[in-house]
Amino acid sequence: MKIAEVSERYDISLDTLRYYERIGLIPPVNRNKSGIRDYSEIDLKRVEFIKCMRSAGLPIDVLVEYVGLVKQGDKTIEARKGILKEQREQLLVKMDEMQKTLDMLNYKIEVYENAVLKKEKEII
Amino acid sequence: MKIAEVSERYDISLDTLRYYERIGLIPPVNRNKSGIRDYSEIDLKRVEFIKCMRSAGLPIDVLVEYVGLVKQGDKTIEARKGILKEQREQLLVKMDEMQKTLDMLNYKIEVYENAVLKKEKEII
DNA sequence: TTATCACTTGGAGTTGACTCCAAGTCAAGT
DNA sequence: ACTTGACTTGGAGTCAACTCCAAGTGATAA
Repeated sequence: MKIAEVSERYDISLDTLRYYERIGLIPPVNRNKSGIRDYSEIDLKRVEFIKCMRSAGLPIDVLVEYVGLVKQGDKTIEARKGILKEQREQLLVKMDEMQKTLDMLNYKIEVYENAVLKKEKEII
Repeated sequence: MKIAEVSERYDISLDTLRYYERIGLIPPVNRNKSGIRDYSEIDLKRVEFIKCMRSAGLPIDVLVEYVGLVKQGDKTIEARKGILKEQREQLLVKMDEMQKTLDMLNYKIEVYENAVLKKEKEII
């Protein structure tokens, strides 16, 4: 699969896909004889994984380190697990903060609804 | 309350507190006769609100607009409610993405746990 | 009174993550 | 043969959100 189709399928820009590969966030993709990227099924899985991780805000440098470890084989499984566990902890913290923000937003919106209601009562 | 104590209490740097005020994310804080900021209870509430919103990633320009509307009084209540509702929608989307990422992380970590277990079995 | 220290300002610099650009290559259609 | 269009590269530019810096001020302690 060529880069344009990958870009379309995952809604990631061409530039970003090439950028990810350049910095090692995705291992080098195979090329045809004229040097054009041809994404394999495995490449697509990798793109999907990175998209998922990035969408939650996992930092690029951490993901680059993780991908580097994967390349080194089974002896890095413990290290990889450690990275993912650490990121999971941080994600849980962020989700908790977001829940608090959501609570705050819900509260404020409700206050505004009531303010509007009160005005309507005054008018009628 | 002086800026150092506010910084300490909310874990926001001095520079960031001043930056927030400069760009209008927090209305001007009162000063004593020598020009030093003296945060009131209301100022602290505002700092806390902004910290909460920022911790969930609400963009600064949106918050600046919101704070500007608050300054303009009750006639902007509908507009403010609109902003908060829009941000709430986006927050829900982000939380959903994070949940998916969390599921993925949990799955991967479990796979690694099993890989380690399998190795241990081989050894024993 | 002199040094220290927390504060002030305007402006410049940094960071992370893209995003854009110019110049070049290749395969396919007219 | 020539044009078009999708691809390639290295490198520069952008953006949001800080973060740092230098120079200055005023209150307090030795």
